Amino acid sequence: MIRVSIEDVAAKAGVSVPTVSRVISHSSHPVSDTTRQKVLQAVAALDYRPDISAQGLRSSFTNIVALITRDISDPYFGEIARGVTETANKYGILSFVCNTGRNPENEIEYHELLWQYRVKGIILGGGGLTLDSYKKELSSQVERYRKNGNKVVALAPQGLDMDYVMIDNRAAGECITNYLIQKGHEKIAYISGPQNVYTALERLEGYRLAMGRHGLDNGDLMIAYSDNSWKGGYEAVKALLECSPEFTGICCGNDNIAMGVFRALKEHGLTVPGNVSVISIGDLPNASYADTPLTTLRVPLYELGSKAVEIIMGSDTNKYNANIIFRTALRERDSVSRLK
Amino acid sequence: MIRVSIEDVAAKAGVSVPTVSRVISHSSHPVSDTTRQKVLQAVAALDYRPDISAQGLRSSFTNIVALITRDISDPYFGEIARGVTETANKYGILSFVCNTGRNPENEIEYHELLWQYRVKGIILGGGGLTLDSYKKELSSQVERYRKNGNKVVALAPQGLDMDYVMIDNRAAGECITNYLIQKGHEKIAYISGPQNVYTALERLEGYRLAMGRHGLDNGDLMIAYSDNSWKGGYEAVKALLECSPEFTGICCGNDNIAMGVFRALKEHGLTVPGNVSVISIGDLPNASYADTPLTTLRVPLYELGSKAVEIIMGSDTNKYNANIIFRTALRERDSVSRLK
DNA sequence: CATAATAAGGAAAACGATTTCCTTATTATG
DNA sequence: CATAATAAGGAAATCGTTTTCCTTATTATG
Repeated sequence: MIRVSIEDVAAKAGVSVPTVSRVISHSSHPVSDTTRQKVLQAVAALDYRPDISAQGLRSSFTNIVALITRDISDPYFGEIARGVTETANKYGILSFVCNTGRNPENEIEYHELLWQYRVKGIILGGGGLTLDSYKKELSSQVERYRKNGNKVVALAPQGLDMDYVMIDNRAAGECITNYLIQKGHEKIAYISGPQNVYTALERLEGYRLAMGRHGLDNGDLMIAYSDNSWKGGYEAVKALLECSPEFTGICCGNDNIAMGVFRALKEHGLTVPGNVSVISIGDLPNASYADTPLTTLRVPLYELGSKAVEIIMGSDTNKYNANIIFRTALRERDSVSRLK
Repeated sequence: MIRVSIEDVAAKAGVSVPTVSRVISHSSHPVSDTTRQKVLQAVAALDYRPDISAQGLRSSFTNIVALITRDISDPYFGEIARGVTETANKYGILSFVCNTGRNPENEIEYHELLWQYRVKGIILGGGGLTLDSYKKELSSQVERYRKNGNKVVALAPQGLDMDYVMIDNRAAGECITNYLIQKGHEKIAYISGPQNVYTALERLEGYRLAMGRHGLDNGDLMIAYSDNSWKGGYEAVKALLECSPEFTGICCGNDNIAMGVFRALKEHGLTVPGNVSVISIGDLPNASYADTPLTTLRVPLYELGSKAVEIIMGSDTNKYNANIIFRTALRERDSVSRLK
């Protein structure tokens, strides 16, 4: 017998098929303790596991969660994905990781697939759709999920009414900017993520706020955009050095950008933190092993992914009750120095 | 009508349900061209997509491929995962990414889950099982897959008889070592990946071979093991510098190790490539933006993952016909200098 | 031309679970 | 004590496909 089915378990336990189903799926239909024990023993003896396809077909949900991200090979999303997959695994279920590659059309297509696969929950990790297209295209998808009973959780503000798990990105941008200001810096540049990514814009907004509050915003803030990669950070700083090289500090939208910034500064003969202080947001696992150990604001990426799965698995209501803001914490290392 | 089923399509096309099934699942049962067109039009008109659960239940395979890796947040595996997910997506199917976190027990548990989910194909990307435990535990799993008709492809030599897609790791280790030797280095250390990872050992073997062939192996080769991470590379070099600091070149098992090596050397006041030359295997996307642009042997990670999916999707035979060795290519950048 | 082989399609069974509905025994309620 | 409510379990329907089996019309074959 290569596949053991619920029928085999029922036969072995000497009960009917529905009774087995009630035990293993934690149904509300009552089952006596003695019967339950018999079933559980049979399950253990046969090493039975319910067939996901059959379950999905009848109950209209498969025990699968899906994570939508821009790029799985970016450790930033990798950490989130790790939190998602490992937590899903703890629940005994599997997870899809969907890569949009920053292409909004892919995200729409993924939603079609996820619908087709009857996944239980969807985690919107930032597929790359801009706010506007989200509101048009995605909202109908989300509406469909909601009507159908699928659980949708966002890891980034989507401008849509739904459960979310995230950090306060504006506060994060403010925090790292304030830190440089406290250290005596006034000429502070900001290398942001893409202009169509909500998270990036919020962090940038925090920088603007902090600079303004300290009277440092004279309408000539040094801001460059990148694609959240090493390369992007490198190129942004190169460009910045061409036109306005007078900064003493750089705030980076995330750790990847900071790594590229290091490289660009080194090429120009500038040292960190000797000539320029660098700070960023993320605290990826390797931040302390960077060329100069990176001072950065820790974002609990793993925990974000993990919590999102818990929301999907734990809550059986349709109410939007999970709005969780995770705390961040500044990790002071060696990439920032006091000015003068 | 929230979900459109095959019955709706059949009704719209004016044919029977099995006929629709034959068209969409490319059955060998003949269907006339006119009928086929009618069906395809109805499918398009209703935006119909077959239900994966129903398909899986009846046909005993779900259109899902699974990738087993050690750590998805490591860009090395991230690149492979990207190749897998994007290629799967091209085929209109989804993929599971399974993270063992270097814990062999997890890999066994994953195989149970994958069996339960009736996945079509499994890609063994190196879950962290040592060769011995593989031969004992995994071989029975693989045997079960094979009997059942699932397709299994390995990305690393597993010591088992199965399809594989990989690079010649021994040649890779040899290649980078030879390169340093050609550049005049003789005191060359090697920082390897873990001792229970087949790939790592093969690369190390290549180093030993190259050193021996050039009469550089006097039984005192400087070898340290790490866990393939920045941190691991950092700590391995720190340890090496304590006992035998006389090397002028370091070969690294992969790019992550090299990044940690950079950091450790810098802490000791050693420059790259001024005091020490560093070379590695991998060529991750950020290798050219490292502190010193990294000379490294390119491994086509994305292509490895991509090809594995193509094997799963393309071949319907049970024969082990796909044994593909991908080519590598040395990327000369700035981390190696000629000695004297 | 008679007959076998093939093409084209449909009816019904099957996959393995969950769900609905029903029955019987037990407990609560006035 | 009679009756309603609940507990506990089983029979059968169901989910949406694929597969098997069957029928009929058409084409090949000697």
